[in-house]
Amino acid sequence: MYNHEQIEKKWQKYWEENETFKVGIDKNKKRFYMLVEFPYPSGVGLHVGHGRVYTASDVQARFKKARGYNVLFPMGWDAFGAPAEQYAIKNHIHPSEAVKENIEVFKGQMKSLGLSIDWSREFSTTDPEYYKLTQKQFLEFYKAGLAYKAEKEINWCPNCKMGLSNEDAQGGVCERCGTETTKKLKNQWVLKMSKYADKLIDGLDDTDFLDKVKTAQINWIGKSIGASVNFPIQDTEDCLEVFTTRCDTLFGVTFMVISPEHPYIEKYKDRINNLEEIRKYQEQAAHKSEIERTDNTKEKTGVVLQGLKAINPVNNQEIPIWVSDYVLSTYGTGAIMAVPAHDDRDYEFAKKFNIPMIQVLEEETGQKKENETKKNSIVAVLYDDQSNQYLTINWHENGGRLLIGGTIKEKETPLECAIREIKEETGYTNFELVKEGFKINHHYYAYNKNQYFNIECTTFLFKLNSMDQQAQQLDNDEKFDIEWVSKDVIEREIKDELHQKAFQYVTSSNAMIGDGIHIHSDFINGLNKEDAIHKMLHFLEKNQIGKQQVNYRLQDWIFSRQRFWGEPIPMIHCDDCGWVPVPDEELPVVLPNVQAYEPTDTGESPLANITDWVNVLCPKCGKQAKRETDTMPNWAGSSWYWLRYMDPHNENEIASKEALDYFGKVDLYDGGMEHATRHLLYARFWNIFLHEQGFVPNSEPFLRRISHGMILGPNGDKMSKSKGNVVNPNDMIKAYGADALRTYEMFIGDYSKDAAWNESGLRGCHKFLNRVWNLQNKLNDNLGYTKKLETIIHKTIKKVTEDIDRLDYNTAVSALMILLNEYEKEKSITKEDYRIIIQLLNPFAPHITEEINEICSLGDLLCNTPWPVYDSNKVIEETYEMVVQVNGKVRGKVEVERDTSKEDMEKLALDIENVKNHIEGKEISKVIVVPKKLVNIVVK
RNA sequence: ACCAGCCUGGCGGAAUGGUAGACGCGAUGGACUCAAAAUCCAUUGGUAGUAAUAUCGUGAGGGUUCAAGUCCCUUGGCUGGUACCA
Repeated sequence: MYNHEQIEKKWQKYWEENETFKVGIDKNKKRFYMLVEFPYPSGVGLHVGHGRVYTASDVQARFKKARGYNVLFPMGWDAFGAPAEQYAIKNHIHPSEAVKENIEVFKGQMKSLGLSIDWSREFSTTDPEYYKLTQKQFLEFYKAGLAYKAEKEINWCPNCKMGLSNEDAQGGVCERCGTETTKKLKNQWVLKMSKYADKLIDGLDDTDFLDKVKTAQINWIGKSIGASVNFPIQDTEDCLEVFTTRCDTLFGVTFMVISPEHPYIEKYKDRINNLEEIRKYQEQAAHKSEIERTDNTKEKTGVVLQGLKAINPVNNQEIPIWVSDYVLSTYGTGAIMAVPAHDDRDYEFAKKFNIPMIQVLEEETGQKKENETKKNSIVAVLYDDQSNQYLTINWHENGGRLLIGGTIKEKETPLECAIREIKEETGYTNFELVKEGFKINHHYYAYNKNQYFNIECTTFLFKLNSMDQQAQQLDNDEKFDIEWVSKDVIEREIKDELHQKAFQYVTSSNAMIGDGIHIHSDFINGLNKEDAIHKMLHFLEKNQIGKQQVNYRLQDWIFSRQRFWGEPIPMIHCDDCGWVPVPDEELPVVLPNVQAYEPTDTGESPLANITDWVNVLCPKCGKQAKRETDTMPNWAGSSWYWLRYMDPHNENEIASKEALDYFGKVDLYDGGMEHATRHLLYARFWNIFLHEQGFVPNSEPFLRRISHGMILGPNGDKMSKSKGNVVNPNDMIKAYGADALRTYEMFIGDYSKDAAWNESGLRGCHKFLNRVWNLQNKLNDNLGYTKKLETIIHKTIKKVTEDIDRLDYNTAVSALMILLNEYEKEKSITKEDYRIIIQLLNPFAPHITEEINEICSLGDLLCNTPWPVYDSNKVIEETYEMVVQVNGKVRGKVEVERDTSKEDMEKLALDIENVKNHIEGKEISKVIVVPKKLVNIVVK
């Protein structure tokens, strides 16, 4: 058994003393930038989940180094944030003290994992030298007109006197103290990120992010192309402006909805007759989070605005205005036109409040033909709630199973027709109407009349009250059975498109959101959705009612936080000059060293209480002025840190031009899926801006983005302190060594997926390394590879190389285990054999492999040795196992030469005893031969 | 509710449309030992059979194909993210 403690210390010391992983600009070498999201150094320390991520990055870094790249693999600390501030409030120490301690713990843990990090590039976002540059970059945003002050709502806890994130205010309750939160308007700094929405979408083309990451970003930005339409408010000069992606449904608008925060409520409060009711509703909405308001499982709420009406500009219809919290003030104009027939949310709202619907789009079924005869018809569904069955008509071979259908006669309403048809065809007499579904536009051909028809079909659902039945009144040619069947049978057996669709409409409670042709829509009647949108847009613009508009979900970035432990925003407010940037030479604006960090009653940052810090002279006019006391969000420091690693000790700029040009962009960026939208978008936005200002050479900062899975506790739950299932890497390293821990964390499963911790698995990897160690006893003096092992060695080199490239770490380790198994079957192995396995294993288990290499004098230090290459001629086996199938089932296997011909393969296959048994007495209809693989004999 | 992803033995997980379960853990039996640990050897998806072999089997139901864990449709469950986005 090897002594891991001693070996690991030895090699970690060696790497540190020899600066093995220190990297500089070397223009003769290709560079590779491996970045992993830097951690927030909490008091808890690393857990094995971090270990997985850092190990994987380290494997990649060591591998790329061996392949000849100049590898930049840095680490730093994202150390601003609330936990350190809370700690400071409690203990009356400066947060930087807590941060310093935590960093030491984290760094110690990382070092004991044996990571090949260039520690000379380490920094923390809380270093004044670093945040000086963060402040400088903020001022660049300000100078470019991209930073502005605006009134924005925050979640506010009246007890903690603190602004809260949505996350901390979940369920309208402060996470810290349980007090009900309110909303508070604050004047805040905002970055104009929305201006970059299109650039953030287009820039994705220059990246190699995982598809799901790209999708997440595109959905977050939420670009939609539509129209803004103005609905005049009756007896006022004002219009209610709405954004819609479906201006083709304007003729189906039956009401308007505005958000509870809409300014018109204030503006027209004197004309609103039920203001008290509205106020009450606003109050309720204020306590709900956007997530609650946007939860579609909850019932819709709302109040109609009495005293104000809107006018539909396309037909001058007067329509009511409702107030409801399903409309958000933060998206679009905070007001919508509601088309209940063609929008699910409006549909649900209209149903709850009994607001009428107008269907303006009919789905088309069947094939459209020339010379169609027009007809009106019905399809009716009769439901029996006693048996939970529906009535069908079974025509057997003359048309299969259908619902009740028929043509509307002259002077008959569709409803009258439906009732008549049910009575005539089925004889049932006692039933009542439940609902009328959407109309369908159907095309079909009637064989008996040799004619094409186009029908407008109205759909109905009736409920049976009793089984009373008269004799049916049928024509002579009507031969069918009436049958009660379940929903299941209907969905399976009714093949007719019209009847299928009709059944769907009357039994589901959704709006009709698909495409079709327009009805009841004046000048767009008969057009499909796309054409109707075009024509409507044209109409809106011509009549100055509205215009085409692009809308984004992406909002501007609120950049203010009312906290102490963040980068001070370097602005000074002067009563005469307004907002004035802190002059360059006075940066950084450093956080003062004080005794108390409690927040203020007014919701301002604790900095506001430190008067000798706040009061300054205006840089412009020299009069008394005040510093901005808000600080930057946590996301600020992480929005450019990868640039700093390129030249971390540069005092004046982000990094030197030389370093920026050489290291360029991050090649591989590893982080969690939870950062796929916010952090990654902020970082890209920041970088695109810096590029436009000429500070950095690339517009996109990251080439490839991958996401890793979590390590779950042994019980499959997320690891957390409160669940008591956190596994500390220190304990594992002590018991089994860093190499075993690293190997296990790579072997545990697919790197992109979550995996549950299992210490037995770790023991297995420890055993594996020990067996590799014990190969020392098998060395012989022969040269070269052992002949018998040659193929498997080359195959393993290929497999491990490709797997690391693909991030398939688990199968790479497994390939090495297989190689070891083969070695162990041999009586003895050569030094070359031994050297190759430890070389391939080195990125995973760097300490023990280096030690074996030294003890057995196998060659140069592994950390300085190029990655092995395989000989593609030696990867292929001489023979292979040919599989023989009969009708796709394996019936035999036979070992054959590599280059056996198709004919011979077939012959050999037919010669197998078991295969003969399975084809005996049957006719061979086909033989499929896949060279170097299998033969499949198809028999009848 | 929406978006994304996932679902394979007792467990973690392998499988360019071509032998399902590589590799590891665990379990069972055996060797070594006074004994245990460690180590080594053998077996290990279910069912039937001494065996050869047969049969079932990748959440469920359909489909495409000579051949489906893999592709298509429908559906259930789990996880993550979120925004009723008009």
